[in-house]
Amino acid sequence: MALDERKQKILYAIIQNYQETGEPVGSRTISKYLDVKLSPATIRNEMSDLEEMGYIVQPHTSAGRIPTDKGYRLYVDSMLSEKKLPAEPAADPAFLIKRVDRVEELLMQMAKILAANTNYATMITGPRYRRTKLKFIQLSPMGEGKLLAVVVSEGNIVKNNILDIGEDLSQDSVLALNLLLNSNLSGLTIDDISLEIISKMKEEDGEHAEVINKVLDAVAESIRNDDKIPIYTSGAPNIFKYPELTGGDKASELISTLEEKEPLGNIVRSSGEESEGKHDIQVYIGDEVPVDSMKDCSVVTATYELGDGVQGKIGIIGPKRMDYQKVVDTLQSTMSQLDIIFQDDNKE
Amino acid sequence: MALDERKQKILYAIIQNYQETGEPVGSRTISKYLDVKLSPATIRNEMSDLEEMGYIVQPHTSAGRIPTDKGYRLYVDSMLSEKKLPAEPAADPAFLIKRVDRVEELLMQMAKILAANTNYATMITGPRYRRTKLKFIQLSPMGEGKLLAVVVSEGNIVKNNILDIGEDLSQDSVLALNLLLNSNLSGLTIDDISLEIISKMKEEDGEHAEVINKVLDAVAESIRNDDKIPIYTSGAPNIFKYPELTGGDKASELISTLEEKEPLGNIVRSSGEESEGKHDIQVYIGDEVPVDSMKDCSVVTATYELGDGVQGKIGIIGPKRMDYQKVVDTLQSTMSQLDIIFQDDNKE
DNA sequence: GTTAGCACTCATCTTGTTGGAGTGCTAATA
DNA sequence: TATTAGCACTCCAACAAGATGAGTGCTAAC
Repeated sequence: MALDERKQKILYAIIQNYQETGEPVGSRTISKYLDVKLSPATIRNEMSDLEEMGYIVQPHTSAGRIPTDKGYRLYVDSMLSEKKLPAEPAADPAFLIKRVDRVEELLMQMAKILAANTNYATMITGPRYRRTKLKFIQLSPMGEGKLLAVVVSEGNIVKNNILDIGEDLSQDSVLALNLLLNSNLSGLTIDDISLEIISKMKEEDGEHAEVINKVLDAVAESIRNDDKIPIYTSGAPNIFKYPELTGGDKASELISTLEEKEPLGNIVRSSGEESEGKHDIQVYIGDEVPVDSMKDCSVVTATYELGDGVQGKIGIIGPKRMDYQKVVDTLQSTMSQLDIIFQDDNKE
Repeated sequence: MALDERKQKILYAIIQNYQETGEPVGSRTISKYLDVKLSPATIRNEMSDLEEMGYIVQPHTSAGRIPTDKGYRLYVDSMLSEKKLPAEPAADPAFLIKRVDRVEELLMQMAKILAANTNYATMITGPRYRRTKLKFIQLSPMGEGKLLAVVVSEGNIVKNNILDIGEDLSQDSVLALNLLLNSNLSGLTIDDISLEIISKMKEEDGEHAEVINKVLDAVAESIRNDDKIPIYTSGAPNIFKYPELTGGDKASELISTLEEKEPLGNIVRSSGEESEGKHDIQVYIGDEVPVDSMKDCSVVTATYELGDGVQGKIGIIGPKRMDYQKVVDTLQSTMSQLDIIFQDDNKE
């Protein structure tokens, strides 16, 4: 059976209606809703066909119809293929983001704003740095046998490590070590730091081999932490606005997942590798969501980029009947904003 | 009317029973529960008295009784006054905390463990540093007109600030500035840094007055941020285990409060100033909780200390029928653990 | 002072009834 | 041939009317 234009129109009408009300929608409703004049009976026939094709179902006999995952998929795909111009980063009044120093704070704020604007839950990963180069290391004595190692890597990511070295080094030794480390290591990635370089350094300053080891550990930890990317969430309580997500223990499960955050890593990973389009918007519907407790949800993700291949994901989590159009638009405009902010940041 | 020992025993029996079941408890139940043999009828008379005195109420005629805030208050007070020996920091197997560098991560982990152990929600504030002294400042050139300022204050709190100074300073200038700043500022609190010292520094190095200003701003921001103490929460989904907290919109409100975190500041503030006892355990019951959306909850707080007056709060948030005994014990033992960890940290 | 007995209350559960929304089918219509 | 009106049918949701039972307060006996 073919999906002619009329059937498609009816399907979309059902989806949009269900989006608004959350109730199964019947033939009379659609009849009034459509621009073309068709009687409920005709609609019924078409709906019967749509059901047979698997785009809609009845929760029970004599109820209206609701869209299936397949129905949503069709709708979303056709929506995404109408590639609208990328929604110029309008002067959204809600978007007055104060300049914050730390990228992470900016991202968390972003998640909050998105949650407030969309009425769905949001997640956002910290930036993921791969093949990051070391910019420089700065050691400072702290007294009490402690040494502060500040590791700065490409993209101006700063990490602090307090090292316990058991002895207090002289000011001069620290200076010498600083010099030694920086002249040997700066510009290298984690993979570049070979055993050869390490032994060379230890040769040059045999006295502090132990300290060098500890510093290297700190460096490694600072650069190679791309497997535990932090995930932040916001707007979790928004799910209470959608009864289909809160029945039974669902609310509890969902909130737990959002609090634990680890399971959300699946979403990041599943879409992780193939980022091609500008912001690489991806939509997961129902069973497609790679998180067990979210099979009643849909998730829309987008990728942001800080430049130099450093990137992360933003995700919007809502019921399957979420307003995909609005979510995609909002996400796209947000991404543009982010791009501008990060550009400015790099330019300065 | 006097509250004789028998009445008290009955009250406590009601509280404990209600704790376990969450259902109003009747006279027959108590009759079986008590060690002394009393008939339900006798219990009923006593319960009638207890109700008149305001320690218990009936949700409706012909239901059992449940404790009032006043009832809980009596119970908790008597419990706390039986000052048990402070529960030696038992080798709790769940307490294998990995050494983490950053205090905040440790605290968040602690919140998580506490939530898992108690089955209530937990909150924890980051440490609050007052009259903190500056330990040292470390400036490093980052290129592109940027300067990295690492500010280390008492308690080994490290803050990074990236300053935009618009020009690249020479290595020597940076060294000179470092020396100038540290010799003039280290050991001082925010209040100690007078205009006199500032102008003296600018005099000594007139060339970089602008940079000095920016560094001082960064220092000020790093030290004087005691008004926006971060608050972390964990175990929010635990509230779903207590039906009395999840009826109607209550779950949504509570979860929102726990996510927003700001309202929780009230709890910190209300108990903030008078920390006297060892860990200063405080119990807020129902209406006593200074957060609007938590009038159906009880909150138990304790104070931890990192030494030198640097301290923060841990709070357990549960239903009014929470197991106060267990919570207080757990909290006390946790605090002892924390003390040990921080002591070790300082000793090393 | 304590207890047994009893009438009474009231939330909860069960069962039956009804109303209405929505469907599928058939026959009439354009 | 596609559309529509009409009608019987289904089934959920809401309501009402008992039935159940846990628990109480009161009174009278111990």
